[in-house]
Amino acid sequence: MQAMTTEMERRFVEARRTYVRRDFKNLNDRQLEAVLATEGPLLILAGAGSGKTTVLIHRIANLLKYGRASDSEELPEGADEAMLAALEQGGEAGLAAARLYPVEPWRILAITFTNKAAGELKDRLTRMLGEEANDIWACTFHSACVRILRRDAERLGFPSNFTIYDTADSQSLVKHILKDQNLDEKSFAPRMLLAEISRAKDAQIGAARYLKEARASGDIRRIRIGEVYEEYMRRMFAAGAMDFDDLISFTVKLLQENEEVRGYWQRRFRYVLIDEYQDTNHLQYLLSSILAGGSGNICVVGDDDQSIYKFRGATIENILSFESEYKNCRVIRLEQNYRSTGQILDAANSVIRNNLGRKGKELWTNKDRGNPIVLYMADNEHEEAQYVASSILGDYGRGQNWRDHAVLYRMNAQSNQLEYAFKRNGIPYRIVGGTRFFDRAEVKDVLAYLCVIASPSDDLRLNRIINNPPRGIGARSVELAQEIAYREGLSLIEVLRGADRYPELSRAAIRMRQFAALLDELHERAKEITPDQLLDELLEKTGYLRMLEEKNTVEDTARAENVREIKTSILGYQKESGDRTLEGFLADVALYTDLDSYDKDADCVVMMTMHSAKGLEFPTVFIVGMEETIFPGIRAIGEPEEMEEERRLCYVAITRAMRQLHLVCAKQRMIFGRTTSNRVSRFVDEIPESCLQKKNMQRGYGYHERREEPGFAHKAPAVRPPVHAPAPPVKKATPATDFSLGDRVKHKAFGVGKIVKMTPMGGDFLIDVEFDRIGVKKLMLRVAAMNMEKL
DNA sequence: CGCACCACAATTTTT
DNA sequence: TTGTGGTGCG
Repeated sequence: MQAMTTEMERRFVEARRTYVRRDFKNLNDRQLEAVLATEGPLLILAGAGSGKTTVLIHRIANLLKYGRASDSEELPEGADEAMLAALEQGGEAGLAAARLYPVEPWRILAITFTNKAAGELKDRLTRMLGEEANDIWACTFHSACVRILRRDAERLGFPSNFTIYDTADSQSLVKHILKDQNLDEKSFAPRMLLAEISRAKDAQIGAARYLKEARASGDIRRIRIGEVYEEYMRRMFAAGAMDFDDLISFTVKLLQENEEVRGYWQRRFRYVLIDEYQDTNHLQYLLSSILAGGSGNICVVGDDDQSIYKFRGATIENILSFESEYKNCRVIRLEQNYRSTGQILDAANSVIRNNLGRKGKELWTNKDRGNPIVLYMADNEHEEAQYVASSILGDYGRGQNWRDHAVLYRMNAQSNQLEYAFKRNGIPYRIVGGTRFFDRAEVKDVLAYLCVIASPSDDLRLNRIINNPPRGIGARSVELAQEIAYREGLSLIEVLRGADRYPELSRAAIRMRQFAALLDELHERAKEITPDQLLDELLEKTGYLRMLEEKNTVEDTARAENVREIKTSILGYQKESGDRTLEGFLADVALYTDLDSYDKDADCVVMMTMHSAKGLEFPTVFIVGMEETIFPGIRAIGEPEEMEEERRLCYVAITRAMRQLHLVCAKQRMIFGRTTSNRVSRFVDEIPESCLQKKNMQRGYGYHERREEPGFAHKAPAVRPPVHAPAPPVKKATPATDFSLGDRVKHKAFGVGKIVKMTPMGGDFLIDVEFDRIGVKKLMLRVAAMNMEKL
């Protein structure tokens, strides 16, 4: 066969690129470029709503189907004119010529931040590529590390079935240590200690070095912290446990220090993709760069403007300095937004423009201008919530779904009034975040049982359950036993087993031995039966469920319900993963969050913090509490860096909205039991006036407006209106109460109905209205009257 | 040992 | 305002 000429080689490469391109017709130019640039380091700056996930999916599809064909000059073996012709023709026949080292799915590592994102990625990949997609590693940093560590944790001295401590576990451990070291929780706040330990781990400073440096500095406080750190690591190690940071830092350590392990993974992964790169910390950066170190094919996707987790150690530097870190890297900006209308994007752009130190990006859209952003000023937090509720009722009446609406706030504490308003108005809602299912005390208790059964040396969890339900082993006895354990170098359960041998335990010794025997028995049973069966046995034999059922209060019934719910979750795991091991379930649970269970399909208004909203979108979004000291939060005021993070948060919140955005503030509000009066958020001022439709706005509260009295905003008692704003007419909250039993009414959202029941309640009435379309609804009359007329 | 009461503090939190 | 954690009593 005649070798191809240079000219033909050029044509071949060109034709091949065109061939591959045909598979991705539905992408825009920038997206396409990002999909085709498979080789070497690549930074994709993906603005909000720019089709980032689509790009990731197609990029992977490209790798699997064509390998590096779209991004290489290399010709396949035996390239000849016939192949070139087939390519140029563009038919099925060209496929063989177009492929260049197609990638095996298991050579692709795609890392996201949430299980939810990972799950979505997997789903979409499976839908597009079929079963083959199952071999792709699409997971979170943490779950990737768990998989790596399960294989080689022994090299670090950990058992391969190490347990994972969540934040609450870590906190509880720190508290124990503080107590043992006679340190005061006031001056050594566990939260602060953990943050410091986390920072040290991120900087790869081990406890020994931390302590050494602290001693050298002579700073007594740092020495104490170092001692806590050291003890923390010691106990974690003894318990065979790792916290979230450890998962990453030990993986990095393992890879850095062990050439064999490093080589194994580097040879395995040819393509590494990292999503939400702006949220990575230093350690995660290291991990990704090591894992991609074999091939050098690292693709990171992120948006510096959406970095909102600095407080968790994320460093925006990672994304800002990617270009200098990887000298030959390519940068692609995705700026076309497919989500929001023009005015919403204008608002987002002009807010974020006020930040310094960004890569610079401007979102644009083909969509029309859309509706202006509604800016509403409520009298107080009560009315704020009612405004949101009424607006949603109106939309619902016009045919929109509840689920098309999201209410975003800065802090969870703001959700209360909204909840009441939704309840009063009969609006179905759902709160994402807050206390999570797996953070509830009763759930943690039961999981602690399972943990101890799985790994008996887990002293921390054993401590949690040793006298729960009460079995006559008091705090003092536990303390004594724990002391003995330290002294003898045993784990707590070993002391319990041989409790007779320690005279100081005299009184509780029998019960201790009984309890240890029970745990040992369950430990043995765990080898024979499935986790769900074990759970049943455990709840029965420990008397835990009985304890809750006997109490019979509302709370305890709910708790018992939650405990039973764990079974659902175990069964779900067994079904999903096909795995029947207790360890597997526990590892999964440790990395599970509530966000994962957020169900898009239920028709409910969604309430959550702006942080939780990242990555989601809704036709209509309400951002409430648009006031200085709330958003931006008080802690950010006067702190330029923090302020920029708040502004990014604002950018994230605004860009969640597809069609309609409401910004709501209140002239005064009660927060943490105090009434305050704040000016309108500076972020509102950063939005062009032309995008805003002001409702109920009153002068004197603007951020930009000069204050007549110095310090007014901080000192003025809530009740006093600003001097130059005439006192607003006092709005009587009492609505027309001329509704009575049997009335035919027309409600803004629920349509026509009849009042079938009226129950006096707290100076108001709870009414049951039988609506023609949707049946009976319970509403508070006073509130309902605002949205309802008599027929 | 367990419960009741009081003081206190209180962003955000993908794992 | 809410939740939590510590103390003191039965």
